[in-house]
Amino acid sequence: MKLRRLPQQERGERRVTTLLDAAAAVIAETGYDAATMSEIAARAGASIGSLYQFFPNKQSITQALRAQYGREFQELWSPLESTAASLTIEQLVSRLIDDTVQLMERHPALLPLMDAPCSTRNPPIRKLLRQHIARGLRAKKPSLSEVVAARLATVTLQTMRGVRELYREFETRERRALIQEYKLMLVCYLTYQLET
Amino acid sequence: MKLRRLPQQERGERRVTTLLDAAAAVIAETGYDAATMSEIAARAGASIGSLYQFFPNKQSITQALRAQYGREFQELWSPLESTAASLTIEQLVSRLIDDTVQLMERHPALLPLMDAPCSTRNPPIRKLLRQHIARGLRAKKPSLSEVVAARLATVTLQTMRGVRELYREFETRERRALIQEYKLMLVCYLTYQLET
DNA sequence: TACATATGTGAGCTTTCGCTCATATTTAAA
DNA sequence: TTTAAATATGAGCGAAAGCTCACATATGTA
Repeated sequence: MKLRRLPQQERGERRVTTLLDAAAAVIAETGYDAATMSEIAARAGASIGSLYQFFPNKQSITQALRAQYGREFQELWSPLESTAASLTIEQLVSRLIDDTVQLMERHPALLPLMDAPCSTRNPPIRKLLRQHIARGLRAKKPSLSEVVAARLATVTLQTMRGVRELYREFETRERRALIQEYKLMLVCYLTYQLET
Repeated sequence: MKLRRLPQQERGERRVTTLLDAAAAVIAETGYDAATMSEIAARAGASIGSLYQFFPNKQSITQALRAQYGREFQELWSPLESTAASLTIEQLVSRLIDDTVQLMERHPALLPLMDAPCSTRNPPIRKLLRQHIARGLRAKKPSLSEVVAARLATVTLQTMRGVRELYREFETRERRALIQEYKLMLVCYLTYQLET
């Protein structure tokens, strides 16, 4: 999380979570670039000085948010590696997409944060997710080479990014229909790739 | 294109194209937000004043570039509506993806420009492309309802956006392999949707 | 050559942003 | 109660961005 100073009192911890919530809200509304530090502080009911007390710069905020979201994905998907073998492809795809949709609705900042700048030390969430998916796929079909599994995972993940973009452009109703189409596409593709 | 003043001499037209080329280069390298007007002018060997002589603001540059790229897509795909019926699904998919790849390589600014802000008067290229794809699909299978065709086109287009993202992350070799996977996925999906 | 118009120039205005710092207040331990 | 550390504050600094404007030069026409 890389805070400038670790909160040492309960008050400090409350501030940090309040600030992160505010940051997520502002980023969700305006995007990363347009989100300003002053607006984040104001939204949290704090002063700019207070914000910089804990976060040394703007990037450190996105790092913290990304780390949090990454952990939540990991919690959802780490069981998948052991259970994927017993799932049908439909179930696997449904699970992947539904979980993504769920996290995106819980964290509207996730979408803009995927495009925000990332230091090389703090790799994007994407890489983590790709690993999980690749392992899930190999659990389902162990004869897949690592290279091929990584490729399938990349395509699968990028397709799920496509789902994300729907949130920019479509309302709930049409979005549901489109999500169904995405599931179908992935099922078609993975069935072809895993069952031959 | 909405220029502040239309170029009236050959000199002016040269300036405009030079400026647009420079803008595309800078945007390709740094992204839209980080691309500055001064850098664009400098890259074109012009002064800032000269830049503002023709382009009233930063957005007008992206509008001009987007319009240009939109026209090129249109040129490539407008014949598709009449010929799609006689193509196999493999051929259609190959055509769509290869054309996209080709334009992306010719115009490296296309990728960052897709995410750049767009006024409501100047709709993103995406909408144009979606229409073309939807018409192509209906040409291939006239029994498709407009709504369903639009949905398939959306999913197809978003998949092609996925291809675009590969350029951020992968080198030529792996990219080629991944593009093949994308084609396969679209073929699987469209075969399922168009032939049943 | 003379004149109007098109194009070119860059110092600098205005605004906004990320961020610092001197200082004030709250908290917890001694 | 005293005291040191933790937390809070916001005026303001420096940098960089978009953009203007008064003026200089180039070009076409008569």
